[in-house]
Amino acid sequence: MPPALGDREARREDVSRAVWHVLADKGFGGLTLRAVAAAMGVSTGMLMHYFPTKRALVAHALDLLEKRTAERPRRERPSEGLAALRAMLLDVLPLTSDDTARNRIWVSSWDLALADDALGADQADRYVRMRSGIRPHLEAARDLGELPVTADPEQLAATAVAFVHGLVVQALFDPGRFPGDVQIAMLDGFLASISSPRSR
Amino acid sequence: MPPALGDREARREDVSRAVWHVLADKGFGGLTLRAVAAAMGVSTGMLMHYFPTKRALVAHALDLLEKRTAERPRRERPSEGLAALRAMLLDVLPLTSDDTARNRIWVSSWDLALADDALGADQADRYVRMRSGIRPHLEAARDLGELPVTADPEQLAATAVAFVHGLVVQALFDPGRFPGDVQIAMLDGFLASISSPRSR
DNA sequence: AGGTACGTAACGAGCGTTCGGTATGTAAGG
DNA sequence: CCTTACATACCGAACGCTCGTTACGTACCT
Repeated sequence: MPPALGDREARREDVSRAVWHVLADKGFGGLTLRAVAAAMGVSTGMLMHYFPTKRALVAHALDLLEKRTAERPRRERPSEGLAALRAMLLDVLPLTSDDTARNRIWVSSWDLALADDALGADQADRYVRMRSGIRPHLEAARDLGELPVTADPEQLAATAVAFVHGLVVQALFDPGRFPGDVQIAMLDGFLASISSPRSR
Repeated sequence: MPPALGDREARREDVSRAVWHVLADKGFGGLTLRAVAAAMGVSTGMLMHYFPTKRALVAHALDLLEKRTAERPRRERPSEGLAALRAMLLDVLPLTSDDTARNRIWVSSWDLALADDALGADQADRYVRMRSGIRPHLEAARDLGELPVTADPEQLAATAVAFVHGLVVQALFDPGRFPGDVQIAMLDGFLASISSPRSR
């Protein structure tokens, strides 16, 4: 029996955290094994001991980033309808430095993902999961009368994801013009626009 | 007098077109001077004859891409209100292979732009210009009664840009799920949601 | 003793950039 | 009109560097 098998996965997570740090700082163009090793004070040989290739290291870092993001402590989460959707989308926006770093990593990863079929499929899957997490709240909102009965939850989920990620990109490039309160006002404006007249 | 000074700028545009081609195909991670030179059948020395550094070459290619995009022939352009906005946003969406390649380049460039202050400022300026081009149509729409009188054109412009770019990203990663008619339906749904009840 | 967990050093490839050379012009001088 | 002079436009090779990856050595644990 291999000794301390849990430690191995813990070390891989340490490495992934260093990858996140480098990515948020320098982007994928500045992501080198030497930079990752330096960020955690180890050698590149150590990295290769836990990952066979750089590509595997990157893929694991992105997978783990999604997982840890899903598990992270979140703001209070109303359980129903548009209020629940609002809380979900608020958790995506770059309102804290942590969320900003996370979003920088995702936006940066799109360059690689567009050029690498496997990583591109991973990204497409992440969007599928994101829309799937949103759609139930839209269905509930429709049942609660917060949305018109004619609303299409699947299409609206894609629209909400589009809006929030498009806002993320603009906010990352111009944080001075998109402080937290502006982002929140835009989100509330968006939610008000899709909601049914009688619920406004 | 330097001979044929106009030819020099024409050559720089030839180079930029090769840069676009490589970027759309391989992304920034695959953008090398050798790849650009090979794409146009010349040597890397020729590239350095027209651009001092790779960075300058990239910056010029992106600047020219924005300029040529603005000048390109467009679909018929209604001159007023939401119909004009619809035409503008339709021109952004990846509905043709040209538009897809263009959008791939922009999305890919965000990795570099987030890590390079000067390129990031360029990108922020492009967003400012994009919102500025949209806002007048929103003001006209409001004056025409297509939008509520309480609508904030500046915020709505940022919201529209967010929606359309967020949709671009999802469509690039999952073209099968976002064919042209779905993208157009989503855009029309978005425009309907922001328009005033009486104009619907 | 033998496997695990590293560090150190090096390899070959590929990178941006530099350099020297060679055509091809245009311009000036007699 | 020919010659000399010089800038322009490129090519091909090379430089110095950094990259991902490999090989090897060593300390530690069991």
